[in-house]
Amino acid sequence: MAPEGRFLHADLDAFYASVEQRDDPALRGRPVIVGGGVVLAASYEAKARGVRTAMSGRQARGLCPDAVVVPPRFAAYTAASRAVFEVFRDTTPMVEGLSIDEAFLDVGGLWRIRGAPSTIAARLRTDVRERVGLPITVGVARTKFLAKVASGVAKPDGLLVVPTDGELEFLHPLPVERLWGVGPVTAGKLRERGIGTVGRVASVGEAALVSMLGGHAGRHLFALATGRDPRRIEVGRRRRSMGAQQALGRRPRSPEAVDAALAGLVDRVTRRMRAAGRVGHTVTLRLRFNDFTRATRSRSLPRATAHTRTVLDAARVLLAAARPLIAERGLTLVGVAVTNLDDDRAVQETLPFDAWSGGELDAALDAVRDRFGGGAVTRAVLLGRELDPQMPMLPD
DNA sequence: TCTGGGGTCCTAGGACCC
DNA sequence: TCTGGGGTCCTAGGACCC
Repeated sequence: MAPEGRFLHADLDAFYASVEQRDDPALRGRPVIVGGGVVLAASYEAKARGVRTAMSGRQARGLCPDAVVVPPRFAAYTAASRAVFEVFRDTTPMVEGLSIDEAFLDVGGLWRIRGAPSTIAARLRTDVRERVGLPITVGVARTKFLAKVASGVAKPDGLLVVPTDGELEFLHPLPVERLWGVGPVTAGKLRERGIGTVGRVASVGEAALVSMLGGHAGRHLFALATGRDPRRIEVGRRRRSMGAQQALGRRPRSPEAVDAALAGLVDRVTRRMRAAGRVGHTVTLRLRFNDFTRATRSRSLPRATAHTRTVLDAARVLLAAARPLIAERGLTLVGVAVTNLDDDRAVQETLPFDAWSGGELDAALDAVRDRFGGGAVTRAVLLGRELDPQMPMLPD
């Protein structure tokens, strides 16, 4: 038997469209498009006709006039995702979610209890099918990256094991676009120089890639193309930002209408933050214009917050500063995101109110730094001085 | 391919501090 | 007064992913 790696990449097929087909038998076997103006998801019957995610609805209907177009039901997708992740965690606690419909699992420690990774993967597929009613593809390999590539190749409704003694034979014939992190821009740069396959990426060498793509991207790509990927599973990753955005269409909008949209977005984001018990430190305004150029403007607040008014005020200042740009190019999308997220109350819990009067300030600040990083130390000191002006500034 | 909404990570210059 | 190295944070932009 071929030697196997420990990582599974599990990826639901055409997720939103599959949920629709599951819930309405009349849609099974037919081309299904989720979304109206733009395709959010397409069933494999629709994909076979050339329909792709993010395509305009008009174009999709042109390619596939008999498709059934259904509006998205996000609550149903969230529920289905939860159910699938429950199956993942019943398989192993070592689960790293990547998005609503995919995750890495490390099953390397389960040989004695559950058997080989390929056995576990096959079992996982039937479990998801039986318990949630959805098709899922699983890739099995020695590294996260190879497992992800494997599931991409095996789609839909497939299982593919990359044996550890056949990794480069599997990887090298694939087109460069299969490499995680290679999008249209990078693929264009590589193809310009006659590099069309992963094997060519590997043979051209690290130095050439670095000079083409920059230090980090070049080294990263070379490592992946030669089968090196030391990353482990990260359980319990937390979100780093929360945002909302809204396309406005090409029709010019009055400043009042833009402001109303902004207020609605800020309200949505800060509600979600409060529900999740998170506070954020930096407010980012995202803009997109008629010519599809983009701009972002951001400012950091003295204190992390999830307060609607505070975030809205910051966003308004940013919007006002961007007015000349908007007048010049025409606004087609506005968005707001809050980043640098911390746990609500976390800083206060870690830094007791009387820590500095007891002569334990250094230890308390070290604890804050360990848990939340250097930026949180600054915020903790600012917060502390607000509560007690006697608190010393940062010790050396 | 005339384009939605939600995210992640990296780069790079300047400010500021020791 | 001039000089240096090292580090962090802030801001803006870009590429990419689902």
